[in-house]
Order: sequence, then C-alpha cells, then structure tokens
Amino acid sequence: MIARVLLPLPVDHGFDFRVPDELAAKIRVGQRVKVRFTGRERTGIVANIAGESEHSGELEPVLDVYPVPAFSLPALDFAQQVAHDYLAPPGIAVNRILPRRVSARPSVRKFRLAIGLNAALAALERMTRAPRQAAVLRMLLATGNPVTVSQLRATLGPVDRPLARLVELGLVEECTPDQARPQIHPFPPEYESRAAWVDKLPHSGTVLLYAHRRFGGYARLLQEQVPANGAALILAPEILLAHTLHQFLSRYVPGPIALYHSGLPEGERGRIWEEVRTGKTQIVVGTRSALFLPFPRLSLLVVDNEQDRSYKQDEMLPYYQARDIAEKRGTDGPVILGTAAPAVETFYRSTTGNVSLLRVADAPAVTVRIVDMKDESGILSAPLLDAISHTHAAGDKALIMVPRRGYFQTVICKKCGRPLRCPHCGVNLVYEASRAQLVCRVCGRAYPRFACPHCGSRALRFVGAGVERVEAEINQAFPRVRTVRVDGEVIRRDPNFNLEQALTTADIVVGTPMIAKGPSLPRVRLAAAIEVDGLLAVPDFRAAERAYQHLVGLADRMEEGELIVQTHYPEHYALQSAATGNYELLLENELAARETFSYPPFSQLARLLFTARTAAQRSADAARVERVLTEFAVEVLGPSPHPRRAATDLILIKAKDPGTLHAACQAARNAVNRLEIDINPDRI
DNA sequence: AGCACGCCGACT
DNA sequence: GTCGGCGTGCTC
Repeated sequence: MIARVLLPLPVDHGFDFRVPDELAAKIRVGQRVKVRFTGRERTGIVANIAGESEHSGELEPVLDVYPVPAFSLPALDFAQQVAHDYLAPPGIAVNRILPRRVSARPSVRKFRLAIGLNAALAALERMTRAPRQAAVLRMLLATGNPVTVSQLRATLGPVDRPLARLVELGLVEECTPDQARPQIHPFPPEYESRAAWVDKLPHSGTVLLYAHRRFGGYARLLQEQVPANGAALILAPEILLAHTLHQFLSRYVPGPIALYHSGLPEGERGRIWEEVRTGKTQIVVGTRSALFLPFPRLSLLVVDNEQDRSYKQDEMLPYYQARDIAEKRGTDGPVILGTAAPAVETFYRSTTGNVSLLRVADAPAVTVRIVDMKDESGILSAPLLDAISHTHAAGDKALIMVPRRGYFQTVICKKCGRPLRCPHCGVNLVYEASRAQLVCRVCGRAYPRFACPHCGSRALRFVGAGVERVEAEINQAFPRVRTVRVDGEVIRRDPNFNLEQALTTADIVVGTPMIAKGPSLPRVRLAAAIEVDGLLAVPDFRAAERAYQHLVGLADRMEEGELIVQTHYPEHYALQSAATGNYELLLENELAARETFSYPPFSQLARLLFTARTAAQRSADAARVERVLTEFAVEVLGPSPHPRRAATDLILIKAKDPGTLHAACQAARNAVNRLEIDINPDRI
C-alpha cells in the first residue's frame, strides 16, 4: 500500500510513500501525514492511496498520520482544482488551506455572572479589598450579556487573575458555546421590505443580487431556505466586514454561526474546519479562505460585495479570485453575488446569459452633488465647507474620503519639474508630515534632507492632498470640530479599530477609501469625496469602475444625507453615473472602452512577473517567454518594470478565452524558472 | 523549498 | 593552481 503525498514544494506533482502496516487501517485521503523527504521530516497531504507506486526507486515510509484536521474528498478536489486553474503548485495550495491543528476549546472565551443580579450587587458591596475583581464584576453587571476576555482586557487592563478568582468564588462562570450565543432578536419590521427579494430568488445557479442593504435578506434566507441537513456560507471581502455581518446575522438567526477567516488563531480555524466537516457547524460567515471549508453539502453560498478587490488573493499562492471560484464550489442552491455597485464584468455576464439578475430599486435617500473644482480654490470647496458647518451645527457626523494616505501626493522640483524619486526604487517619494521627511513607500528609506536628485535644487513644490493634509485643513477651518483619521496605518496600529465606535467621540472621519466599505453608520448625514480625479487617474483599466464603486460605497454609509464629490472633471461618466444612480451609463461607457482595447469581459488577462535577480537575466527570461508565446493566440504587452516591486518586470497577456490563457501561461511556466503567474489580476 | 552538481572569475 | 558565485536539476 502506498500513499501519494502533496508536499509544500513548488512542484506540480505528489510523491509516493510506503504505508507501513500499523498505519494502513488509519490512513485516509485528505489527511495530513508526516514523512521523511530529502533527509528531513515534513508534513504533506495524502492525495491518493494505491496498491503500488509507479516510482522506480525505493520508497520512504509514512511516519505518522494526523487524523484531524483533514480534507473531505470534495474539498481536496476543489483545492486542487483551484491550484490547477491558477497554475499554483498543488502541494503549496493544499498545505496552506488545511489548518495545522485543532484546538480543543474556542480561543474567544466568554464569561458571565454565575449568580443573580441582587446576589452580584451584594457581593460587589463586600468586595472592598479587591478592586480589580470588583471592576470585572461591575462590567459584567453593566453589560448583562456574556463578555469576552478581550473586551474586559480592553477596558480594564490585565484581568486573568481577578477573573480566575471570581470563577473560584463561584460568582462568575465561563460560558459554554451555547450560552455565549447572543440573544435572538425578533426580525425588525423595517427589514421586511428590504428582505422582500428573498421570495424572488432563483433556486439554483449564479444570481447577481443588485441591491442596497442586503443583510436583512441574508438573515431571512438563512432562516427559511437552509434545510436542516444543509449548510450555508456567506463571504465578506474583509475580516472587519465579516465580523459586522456575523454580528448582524447572529442577532436574528437562531442556531450557531461560525466566523472563519485567516486572522483567527490556527487551532481555532482547525476547530471550525472539523465542525464544518462533521456537519456540526452549518452556517459560516467568513472571508475568501472560508470557501475551502469542507462542507458536506452546501445549500447556499453568498459572496457579498462581489465587486470588492479583496476577493482576489494576491499576497501568496494560490492567487485565486474568490468570486470566480465560488461558482465552481458546487452547491445545491443558488450562488448569490450581492452588491450595490456591481463589477462591470459580473453585470455583463448577467446580460449574456449564465448569471441571472435580481435587481432591487432601493437606493438610500442620499443626494449627490458634484462640485466643479475649476471654480474653487484650495482643497475644500466652498459648498463642502458650508455643508460641514451645517452638519456640525445639527449635531450630525460626516465622512471625508481622500484617495491617498500621507500629506501630499508628491513633491516636484521647481527647477527641473521632475517629481522626486527614490534613487533605489525609482518610485515617487511621499511626504511624511509627522517627521517632516520624504519616504519611499517601496523600500521604506527616509530622506530627511531633500534635494532634487536630478538637478540638486532645493526649491520644491508640494502637490496633491493626502488624508493627513485634509484632516489638518479641516482642523484649521473648524477648530471646534473633532476629527479622526482612518487609513492603513491607523488600522495596523489598532486592528480592533471600529469606525462606529470612533464616531461616538468624533464628528468627522477623514480616511482613505477603506471608509467607503460597510453598512450605514448612525448620525452620518454628510459624506465627501475629495480629489476624486486621483481615483480616475489610476493607471488601471478598472479605475473608473473603482471610482464609481467607492462613491456608491460612501453614499451607502448613510441612511440619508448628502454626498459631495469634488472634481475637475464633473462630466465624467463614472461620477455622473454615481450621482444619478444610472448604472447603465457606467456600464455602456466601460463596455465600449474595454471592447476597444480588448480588456475583460472581452478578454482574459494574466500577469507574468519575472523575478530573476539581474535585469539582464529578467529581460532574457522575458524574451524567451515572448518567443514561446508566439505559438499561442495571445496578445503580449511589455515587459515593463513592476510599478511597486523592486527587481521585478512584468508582461501582461490577453487571450480570448480562459483555455488559451491557461495553455499560454503553462508554456511560459515551463520556459523559465523565476516566474510568478497571476491569472485575472485585480490591478494592471 | 533545500541541496548537490557543475562550470567560470579573484585569491592564499 | 583552488574557493565560491549561482544557474540547473532532482527529490518518493
């Protein structure tokens, strides 16, 4: 008996190992095993079990079998299919997808009072010499609901000792998973009309659900259309949004709902994985990685905010597009692609047949005003300043979106007119206001004393506004308004950052487009998009579409109110489309442009990244690949240097159909060594 | 991925 | 004359 094992190596095949008799009864396809390979111990996934091997040499024995976590057969097939479709080594893919271990208990531990309210109050009275225990008890009393340790820690500091003592005294107890579930609320009447689309939903196939405020409908779907033996998976593009959706659905849907994403501790992910495989957990809310969970049968699959670029995995192999592979995941019921601003490619598919469209006319009560900046001076237009002061006077909140972090967009030499670039990376430097220095976003080098590297001049001009500069301008114009800045840096420092929470103490949020994602926020009555032209100018064929999506997303963060769009190009179709709610205007213009230049949906794209060390080697590799590609019906663009990654060149290839693209990429892979393949990239 | 094998430049 | 660079190929 032999086992074919997929090891985490950049090769396209598995390796055979002998199964010793004592493991023969135990070993199963999909399990993780320990083997000795090239002299060292490694773990891999069993892809096959067979009588004998075709390998001619001696076989090493399987050393150990780990029964859990394990792939189910369909889940293993799916993972291998994805690896194949995206030309990723199957061993790397399956070993990344399967969690490494299973923890016994949830890492998110919740505690609640073990005694009645009055008894707790009495205990609190007596607790004069244990202030920390008293604080914990007080917080549990105040919330009434189970509280997580991290919540306690966030407000009270270290709580492990007092908590343990309180449990010992019998005043507090740890919740079982069932007890930790929040109370189920009755479905609010105002959601009924928003959820009406549920009755019109087809029972199978891919559905583009073009609607605002979709959460209520999802809750109803989970209640009504998931059979007792079925399961449902709901995807959100980011961890934060998955959290929000999970919280919402947990309030209205009885039964446990698991949350699964890459940010969870490994053992926790393994625990949920096994609960899903054994059918114990039937409803999961998660990010793209949840698509690989081993559901025995899936009755419903939702990809919410299908247009979001976060569905593209582009940090590590396999570089898959979750929205696309969701349709290959296989369900008994429908695959719902939910959005209020459909991706052009998805909407186009709904007009050509294989996706059905369910469109709900329910735009929120937001008026859009486009301000022509040709008539304005400064960064904040007069109408915006006016709107801010009115909003603030009414006690309402505002969101200001700026497409760039930092202070200025760039710094230009007054003498020779060139933007200041990093001498090492060749990309434009950005100004870091807090330390008054220029920094390179690619390599991180800082230039505290700056002069033009080209002509040596010290006379510089700072152009374009970033989030920090807009925040400063608002603080200057409205000294009494409390602002909060939200960008990647803020989130990195505080991963638990919560915009809704921040708005309880702040009046205005100034942030990058990340603030344009998520459900509506209470009391926000004004939103503004500054320097929208910067979004439209991004060198990417999807730039206009993205600008449109950001504007719709920003408007959707208000139940009602006004969106102000500042631009030098007020007649641009993407802005007009967002302002009037006329999606077809965007669609027609985009489709025309993409047909002309042969971009998706009229072609299939792949990016080939050449990563050989020397520039000479990279261009030799690229030339070789170009020669190979002449055999295929593909268009080749480049090579050109990668805009953000040092020592990387890229070629873009366009093909008419996925099959041709795949074959061409395969040939390129075989032609050179240092090559990464990114099929259907989210940016070009 | 690691590791060995193999062919071309600066050194005890 | 060797040490060592990394391009190429293989590992069950």
